[in-house]
Amino acid sequence: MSSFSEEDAFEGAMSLSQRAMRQSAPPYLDGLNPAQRAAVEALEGPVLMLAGAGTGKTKALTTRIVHLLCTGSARPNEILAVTFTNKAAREMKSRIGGQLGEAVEGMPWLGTFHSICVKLLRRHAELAGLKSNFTILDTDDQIRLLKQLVAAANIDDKRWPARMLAGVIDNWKNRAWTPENVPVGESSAYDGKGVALYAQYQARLKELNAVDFGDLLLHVVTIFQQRPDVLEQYQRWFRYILVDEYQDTNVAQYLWLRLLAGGHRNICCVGDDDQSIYGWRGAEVGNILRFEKDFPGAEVVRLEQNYRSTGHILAAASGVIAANKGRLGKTLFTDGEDGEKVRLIGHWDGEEEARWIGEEIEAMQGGTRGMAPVSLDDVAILVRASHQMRGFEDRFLTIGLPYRVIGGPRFYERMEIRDAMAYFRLAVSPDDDLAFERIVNTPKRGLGDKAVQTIQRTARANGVSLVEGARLAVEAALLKGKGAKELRNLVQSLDRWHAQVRAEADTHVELAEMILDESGYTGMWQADKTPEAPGRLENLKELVKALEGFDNLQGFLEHVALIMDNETEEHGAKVSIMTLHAAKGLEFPAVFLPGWEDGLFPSQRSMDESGLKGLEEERRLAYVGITRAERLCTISFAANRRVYGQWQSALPSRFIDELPEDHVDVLTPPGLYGGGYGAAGMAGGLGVTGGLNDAMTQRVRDADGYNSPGWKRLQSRSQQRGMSQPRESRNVTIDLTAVSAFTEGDRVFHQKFGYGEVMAIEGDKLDIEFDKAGSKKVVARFVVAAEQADDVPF
DNA sequence: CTAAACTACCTTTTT
DNA sequence: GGTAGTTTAG
Repeated sequence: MSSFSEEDAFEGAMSLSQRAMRQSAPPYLDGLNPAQRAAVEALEGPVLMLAGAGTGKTKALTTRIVHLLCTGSARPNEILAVTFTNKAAREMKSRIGGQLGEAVEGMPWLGTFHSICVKLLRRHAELAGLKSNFTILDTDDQIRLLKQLVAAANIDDKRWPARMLAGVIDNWKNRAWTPENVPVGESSAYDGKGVALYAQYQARLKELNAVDFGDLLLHVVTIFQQRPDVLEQYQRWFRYILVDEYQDTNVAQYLWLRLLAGGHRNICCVGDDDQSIYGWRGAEVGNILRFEKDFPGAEVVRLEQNYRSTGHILAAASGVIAANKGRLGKTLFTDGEDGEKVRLIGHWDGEEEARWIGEEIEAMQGGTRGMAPVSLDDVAILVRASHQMRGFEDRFLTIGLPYRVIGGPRFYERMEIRDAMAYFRLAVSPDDDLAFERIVNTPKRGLGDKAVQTIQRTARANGVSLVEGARLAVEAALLKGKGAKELRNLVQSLDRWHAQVRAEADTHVELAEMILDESGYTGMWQADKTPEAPGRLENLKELVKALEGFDNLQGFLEHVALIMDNETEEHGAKVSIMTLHAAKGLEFPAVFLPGWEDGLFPSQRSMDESGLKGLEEERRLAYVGITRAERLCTISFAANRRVYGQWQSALPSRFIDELPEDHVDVLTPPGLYGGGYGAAGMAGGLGVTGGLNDAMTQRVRDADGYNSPGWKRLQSRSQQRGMSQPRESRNVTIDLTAVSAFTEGDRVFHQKFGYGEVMAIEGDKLDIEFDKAGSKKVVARFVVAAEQADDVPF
């Protein structure tokens, strides 16, 4: 058994703690408020740090670590500090480094649950029936594997999709249930075959020497439970445990922590029950609510002084969250000013909402309401569901407002990246069957289901990997025609690449480029004329660039499995568009919260599936949204919205009713929904869900911006800014060059809409008839000549 | 085996 | 309305 390796545990330890020891008076405690200080100084025993939004939680957490080091309570390698995301871990590392005045290389156990579990599991792999070089499968591999098992079990995967099984299994793993431990109550899952398939899946993973994300936790917990000697080793080693975002932990993570803290109980959990928004993926708010029971004698520290938002914003958020039951309870306050009230505005439909927000953002750039001009980087639009983003993208594209979408498919989850990675994986380890299956017919080689089945049969009959199976199949001439030739070619190429990896003849970057080239993979995308193709080639280029940061392909593959970040630094200020979930932990001077309509937010599905619990989680989401705003928070809703192509009318969100009136500025023109305080009036006024009738429509039109003081204010501001006219004055220099670049009839390419033809030119805008997307008005600088789109070099 | 036609679905997402 | 996944025709 690979016992505790002293070298790596001690790495960097000495210099760091020595440096820390020298500071006798702790200046790092100076900038803390009393609560933060209490949380930092309570080193021994269990501590629950209830940290409201914007209360300096990370500061307290990192200072606590600094304090541990400086008091000599622990060496850097004896502190276990767990986060959920790599980003949070990085942030903590750099802040600790900043406070100590040097980089922290010596904290090997500061990381995500998953990355720490990988480390532990590699050391004790054999206790889980694995080899220490096991591979980590992502969701995609997982599904493909399950599909095979489902097919083998003769299950109609129409009625019982593999995805569903994956969900069921994930759920069980989140609860730390091995196949043997799944309770009888669950035996009806997946048509009664869930447990059996789960067991098969685990067996298959073992055969493949692979684990999925859930296994990382599950295996380690299982090892700890079955091997007290191993557990004890780590209980002693990790003298202090710190956990970030405790409200997001699932049962497996909770058990893992409780096991590790079992000896000394020096565990400090930081979290905010009001920001628990991941219940749907296994997080148990109960963990944080139960903390004092789990760890009797725990000290509970509340961080309630908010340093982020103005008084009105804070009050509005507090008002909403107050409607939730079973909270641990916190009262946020600020010493800062009240600032602007939270703004509330209703719109006729989603398009108008997007238009209005676009104009507001443009107005803000010049400075309004006593606010200094705001950079686009300071503005965020937070939506409940990602499909809401498109309306904003379309609108911003046409008015030429730069934006960035945060979230969406991660870099390493994109198809082209995963394909390329599969090639690399095969070059490194030719027995990676999942990788082989992925690329055997990508690019198209004339090797379809049948050919793959033949290969699989041959491989299984001979007890070898798929690549070897393919080789045998070729030799035995089991395939004919184009497929046979192509497969022979592929096998030879794989041999060659593998030999080169081992010989280290070329640099790994050159090798990677060569693989992508020789496999025909880049060629495939170069030949592809869909709008996505150039972007995909761009991504491949980026992937190769990312390789440069590693010593070899193996090292790269090793790291990529767990680090799914896509923090590409783009230059230029942009508005951020993201989901409320993605916004947790972030802050922006100005925040827009559109789509506050019942059914959309709170989401109907959430309420149907989880009832009051679901509603409360949605409410916490509202709380998270509002508390992202530093100075200006604007909530909006639309009376009508196109949902699945169908126009639907909706009532304003019930959360709007919960906003405390004193802290809200209603911009909706009176008369729009029967006057009075927007939401309440509207909900009552509309009665049935039938939506706005014609008379109501007329009132909206009549009211359109001429009577209400609030509306007038907006109107006049718009006029000052020239909002109602086309913005021909903006970006003049850029636009002129851009305009001169095109004439009517030009073929052009647009990143989002694809290829098209310029039909007309008005100032900086082009009327383009897109091949696929129809006719659109687009700002010239978002378009390139069609020829340029073709030769994206690799 | 591939391309076109058809149909069922439609939160939130990290590792 | 749009896409992903599947069926059907070439």
